[in-house]
Amino acid sequence: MKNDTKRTTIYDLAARIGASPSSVSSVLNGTWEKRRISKKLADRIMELAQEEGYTVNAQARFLRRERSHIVGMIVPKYDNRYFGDIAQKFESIARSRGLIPIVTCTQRNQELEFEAAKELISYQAECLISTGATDPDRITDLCNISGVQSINMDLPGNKATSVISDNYTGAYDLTKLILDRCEADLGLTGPLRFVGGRLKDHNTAARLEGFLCAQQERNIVVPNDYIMSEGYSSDKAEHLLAEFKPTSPTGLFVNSTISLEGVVRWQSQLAKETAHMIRYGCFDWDPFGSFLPGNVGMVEQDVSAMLERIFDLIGEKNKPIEMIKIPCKLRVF
Amino acid sequence: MKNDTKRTTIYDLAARIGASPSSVSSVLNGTWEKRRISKKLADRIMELAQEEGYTVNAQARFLRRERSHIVGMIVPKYDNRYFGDIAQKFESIARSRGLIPIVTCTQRNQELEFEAAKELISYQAECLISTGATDPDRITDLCNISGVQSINMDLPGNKATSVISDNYTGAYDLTKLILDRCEADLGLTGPLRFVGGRLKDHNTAARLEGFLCAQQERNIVVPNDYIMSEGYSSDKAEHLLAEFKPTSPTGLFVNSTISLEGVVRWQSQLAKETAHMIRYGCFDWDPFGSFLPGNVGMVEQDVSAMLERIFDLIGEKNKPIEMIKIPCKLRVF
DNA sequence: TTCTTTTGCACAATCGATTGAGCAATCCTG
DNA sequence: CAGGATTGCTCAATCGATTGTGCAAAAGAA
Repeated sequence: MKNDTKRTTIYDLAARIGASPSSVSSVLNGTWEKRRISKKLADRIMELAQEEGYTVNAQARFLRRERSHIVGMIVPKYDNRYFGDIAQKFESIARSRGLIPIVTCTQRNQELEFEAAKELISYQAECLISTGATDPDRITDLCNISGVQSINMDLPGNKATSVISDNYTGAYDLTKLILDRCEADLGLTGPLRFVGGRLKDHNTAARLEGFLCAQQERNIVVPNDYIMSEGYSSDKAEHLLAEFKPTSPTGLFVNSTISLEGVVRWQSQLAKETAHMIRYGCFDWDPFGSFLPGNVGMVEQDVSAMLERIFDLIGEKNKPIEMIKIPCKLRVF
Repeated sequence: MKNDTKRTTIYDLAARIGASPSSVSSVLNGTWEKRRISKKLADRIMELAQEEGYTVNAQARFLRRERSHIVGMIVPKYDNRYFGDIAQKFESIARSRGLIPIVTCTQRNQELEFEAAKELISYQAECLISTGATDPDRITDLCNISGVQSINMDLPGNKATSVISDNYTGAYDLTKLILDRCEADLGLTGPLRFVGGRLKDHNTAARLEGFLCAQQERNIVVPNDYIMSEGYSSDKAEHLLAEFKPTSPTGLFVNSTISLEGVVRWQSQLAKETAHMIRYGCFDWDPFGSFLPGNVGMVEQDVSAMLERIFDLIGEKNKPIEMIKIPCKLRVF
């Protein structure tokens, strides 16, 4: 209907109404009463804006305004329940608090992660949440130099406050559950195998510790080759397991739903009798998890609680760097 | 390190170097050779910018530039594999084409959907992809009035080109698969039940058509109460099924992974003998789907192919409105 | 009526980057 | 060495909205 090339501006509206751009602006952004614009003029402007399909130019608005109210988040992926939930709830909570969320995923690519962080800073984000970042401290450095608040989620960093799951306790509880079920169902008293993740990464290390501790308490010694952590990908887990041919009851601690995909693929290749002798639990929850044969329980990370803590931190500058651990929920099948 | 309150601008850099803001600008945006800035000055500026952690103010840049290169997308949710994949691949393809993706999820909330579209337009997005939108035409109207290109994905609209799955054929193929497997495994020749979705929505209607057609070809008559479509939620599916107590072999066509969650919950409540007499297939793919007992196959929508088509359309204005159907892949378990 | 308030609006600077135009200084050519 | 070409940079307008300031006109007070 309008000129296709240019969008309607407050100047266009002002000219058509015979008012000044400042009046139009204040009417459209809701400050007209404070600026003592008459209701009559305000109504005329609103009506015309509606007619013309006016939308504010966010670039111009944010340029002029002191605050952007933008909160940025980077996540590695959207394609599993955990990160999907994080992104979705982040947007929802941000909006409910009057903030503008911008989320971008970085494909577990370190360079992209950094570029995405730069991009969010260039949007004038007031706070940047790095979720599952491979190098959170580098991003924090970038934020600091620009005066942008930085918070880590899921994977902790050293240079900014981090809100993460209590991986140790979650893993400890899950391990005990798997042990109990292995004993009840299969007469197996351990040790369990640990599948997936990276030992260098904080979460895997903490989970491994809980895993080992729960077994130590029962005087179970875990051989070194029972720790099969060479990455998160499902293929990696599948191939590592492929070399291990189970002949007796087996218990597995699976470190993520991604690795779990590899585990169930491996399991489905086994002979039926063998497959029946397998019990496992998984750190991370998926709605179909409870229907997978052999799965005795999953650890659900409390995404809502983590995000609430994070949003309470937003705007709180000059606080000491902390590592905040949020308890997980054990889902028993 | 810098003044915490204000970010470094090209004016700051210019003052420190003793050059003009325009020189600094052209060096930082890569047009310095065209503008005949000496390499010496360019190097000094680059170095200082690095030191100061300069990041361009995207608001100022986009305000001045004629094009934003932003492509916006709205999706209902991130919490299932299909939409997660869409968002993730959308971002990836956009970046590979030199565009800036901004995705936001609208929680299947019609008002939020509209507000989010407005927001993306206000960011000066050049194109807006509405995925699974409840009211795509309303968004297209909004886009048209602002001269923004509009494309629908997944769910079609009437006022803009839509790229969707070939739901009919996908459902037809899946139905035949379920029928074959019901006959082979259970001696059941049909009819099948249709679970989940909304009859008013285009995709459900097309899938139902394929579902019915495949059975008609085998002279199977589907009673009306076999069509259990009263929404996508898993609870809905579970409750609808709860009223039906299977006593003989049963075959189900499940209309989405969301509904599938309800189906498996229902199935798991049944007596073992009864549960074993159930076979189903699902429209939409999930990595754990093939391990669910009774699941004979899933339809995977070809997200990459859909997005490639969409990106080929971006920038192509004045094309006639089309409905482009992309074949699905049948995954047989 | 006159003076003070209040009402209703407009002016103009500003945010930070981009970009067409222009101007010295230097280089080249014959 | 004059005249033109090239090099290397600066100036200033501009994008669209926001906001402190100011000024008539209308309303109220005395």
